[in-house]
Amino acid sequence: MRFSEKKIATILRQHGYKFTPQRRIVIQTVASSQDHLTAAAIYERVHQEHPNIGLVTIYRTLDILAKLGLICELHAGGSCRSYTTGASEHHHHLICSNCGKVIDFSGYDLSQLEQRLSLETGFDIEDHLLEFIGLCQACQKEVR
Amino acid sequence: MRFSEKKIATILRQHGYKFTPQRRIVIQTVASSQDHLTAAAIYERVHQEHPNIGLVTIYRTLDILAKLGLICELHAGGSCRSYTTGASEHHHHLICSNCGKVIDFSGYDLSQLEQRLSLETGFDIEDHLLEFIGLCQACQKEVR
DNA sequence: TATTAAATGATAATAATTTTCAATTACAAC
DNA sequence: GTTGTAATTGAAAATTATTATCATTTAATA
Repeated sequence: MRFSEKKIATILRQHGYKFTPQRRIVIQTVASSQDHLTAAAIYERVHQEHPNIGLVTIYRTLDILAKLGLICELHAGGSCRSYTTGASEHHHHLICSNCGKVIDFSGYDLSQLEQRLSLETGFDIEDHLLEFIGLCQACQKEVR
Repeated sequence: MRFSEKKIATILRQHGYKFTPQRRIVIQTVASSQDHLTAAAIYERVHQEHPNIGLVTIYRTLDILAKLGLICELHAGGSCRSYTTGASEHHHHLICSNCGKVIDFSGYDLSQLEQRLSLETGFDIEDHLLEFIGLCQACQKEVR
């Protein structure tokens, strides 16, 4: 993952947030998986070891981490967000519309387009989202 | 808008869907606005003139139209989809994270990247989503 | 015009997320 | 190290967004 735990703690504090044990655990959980996890999935995992940590705390922590850019938020087709630190360098997604599998890819640069848009519209662009949606190989067979 | 009402009716029928008065009204409503509208917003507008059309019908119609590519679905930050026919040519979005304003832009071609990803991963890519998130000019002032 | 599969509206159900609030806790200042 | 304070927590309830169910109606072919 891109940021050490210590670094994350510092960034949190710099923004007036506390670095609580609960938050540490959420961060570790997200970091320990390669996949994108939904809040519910993270909760499940956390809950096994720490049954007293509530789902709401998960939501709140993910919100903050995403806002600070420490984890990456994905808005796949449905109405459910998921999160990863994975290779938390900036990357993009390829999502299977059937099984929900996510493949990350990077190395595609959008900064020129971003600059153009910024100039044309006066927007202060903070982030972007590039996602391709399709069928993974396994699901291509399954669906026919 | 890109498709005439007649064309849409034909496409619906070709896919085994009926072209009902309710659907016609939903289509007209979406087409009559430049903005991206949520299902709820569309319902509100429809409801004024046609109080007997239910929200569920709106959802169902939007689903079908989006599936057939007749309208464009947007997954902005929150957990809420919105729809537009606007300049229903393929386009991308610039979204204000504060007020939700959406600016469409087009003329950016991703087909080469799409082809590369398709080859590399074996995915059958059906669609993509490119969204920039930031603050519009008005909100930049407001936020500070 | 009759037939039939698809669509509708109402209601209920589910899913995802947010709010509220009293109790607790991290951490900066002393 | 103690302390004060603002931030955080967990539980429960509330909202929001969306989907399923089902009896009734209707569009579109034959």
